[in-house]
Amino acid sequence: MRASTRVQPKPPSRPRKPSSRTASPAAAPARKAPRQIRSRATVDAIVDAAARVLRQDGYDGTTTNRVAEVAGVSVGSLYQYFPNKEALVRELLERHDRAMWTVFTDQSTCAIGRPFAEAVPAVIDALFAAHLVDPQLHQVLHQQIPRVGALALLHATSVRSRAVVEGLLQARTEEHQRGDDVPTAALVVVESVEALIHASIALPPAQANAVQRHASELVLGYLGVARPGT
Amino acid sequence: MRASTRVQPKPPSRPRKPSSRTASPAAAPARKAPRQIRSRATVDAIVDAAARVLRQDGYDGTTTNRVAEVAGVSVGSLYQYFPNKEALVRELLERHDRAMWTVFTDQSTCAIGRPFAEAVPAVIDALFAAHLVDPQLHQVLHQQIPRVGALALLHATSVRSRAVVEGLLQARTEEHQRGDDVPTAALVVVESVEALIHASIALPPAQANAVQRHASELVLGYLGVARPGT
DNA sequence: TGAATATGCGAGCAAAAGCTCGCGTTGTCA
DNA sequence: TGACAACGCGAGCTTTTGCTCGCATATTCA
Repeated sequence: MRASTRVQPKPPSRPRKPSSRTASPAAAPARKAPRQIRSRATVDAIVDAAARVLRQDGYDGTTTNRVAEVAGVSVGSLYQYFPNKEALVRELLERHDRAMWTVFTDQSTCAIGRPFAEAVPAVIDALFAAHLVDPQLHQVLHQQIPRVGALALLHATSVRSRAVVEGLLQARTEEHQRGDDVPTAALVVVESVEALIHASIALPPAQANAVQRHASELVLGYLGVARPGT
Repeated sequence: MRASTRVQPKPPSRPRKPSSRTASPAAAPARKAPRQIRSRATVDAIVDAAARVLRQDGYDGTTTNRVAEVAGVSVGSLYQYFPNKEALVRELLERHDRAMWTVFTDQSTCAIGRPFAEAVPAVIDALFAAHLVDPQLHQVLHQQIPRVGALALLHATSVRSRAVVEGLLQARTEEHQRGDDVPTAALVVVESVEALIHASIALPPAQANAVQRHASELVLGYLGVARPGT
């Protein structure tokens, strides 16, 4: 299993990084898809390794060479399936987003029919739960969205959960006091709750729980809904 | 004003970037301070240029060479006053933080003696106003805190304003309903308000204003304080 | 006015990181 | 079982970028 050595002296030149100044919205040139089982395993190994390295070393500390090394494959193999680093991260982003969304919908849908004062905390708790899917990776990914040009993606979780909240508020206008401006209300709710979630990730579990409880009360107070215990 | 040319062939070696994996908490080796007026102007030009470039091109798009170019000086001059890129950004961070803090205290202190239902919105509005000092730069800086090792700095605005809020809540426990856990309450308030501020930066002015109004109501509802107009 | 000091210059080095390419290896299919 | 394709390899090229260093120019001061 040895490979050859030399490379011809001077292949013209290459564009390399778009340099973020000219952030290309065009993005992924795509690469070939795995056909045999062997290669599918390789791709998985690469993606898993990317997640590990990203979690541990952050975006900048993550190099394609390192990812390949951790995955136990060579860089060449990596570039056979991902046109560039960005595409690799984007793939990870999509997987992560799917996982979070699954958790969120699983936990929130069943609660939406219940009384408002219960439904709201349930949705909020679902959002918290969704963020418990690999919080470290989420952190890194969340910080790096603008650089991956995938604004529209991790945003996807926010955008979609905002849509859910907006739908909920719109459907039951008589049960709260924000009927005059539902879109803004949804934005306020999701945005502030997500902030609390991100803050609580770095907190000791005890206080994180406190913050989660307060998140519900924050929103209920804002919506003018009488709290269950009051 | 020409300069020389060659450099000796091989000065041993240099460590270069700490690579973010080994993020050094030690940080800035410091450099010499400007003594003549001429050099003070140079330093200002450099910092101003850094702000401009950072605003326009983001952290990654910002290179020391480009900053020097925009400042109208040479890289050599830049490195005479800043040991590295990080130190330059840190300086900018400190300036920005000072400016924001000034605005915040100016607007909030005068309102703290007023009735609670007025004081709270005043403090929140002050926080909004503070973020109007160069929002674009704030955005970039805010995203890059972890990489500049200056967590403790831009965080400073958050930490200090949280202290203000905590003081306010602690001093007037009878006027709100979060006396049982003031630290968490302060965290919840500052964190969610800041999230709304950051969200509103990207919004059209009309909706940004709506969000700002809602921010006050969010907090007042959470604290269980009767709103002025209700 | 001349030495000493401060300031400024900018070509270019060295390290890091993304990525390619020619070839060896494994799997598939007739 | 042989041929063809999919897969895997990894040395090393190329670009980028932070940063240095020897020297020129400006300022200060006795």
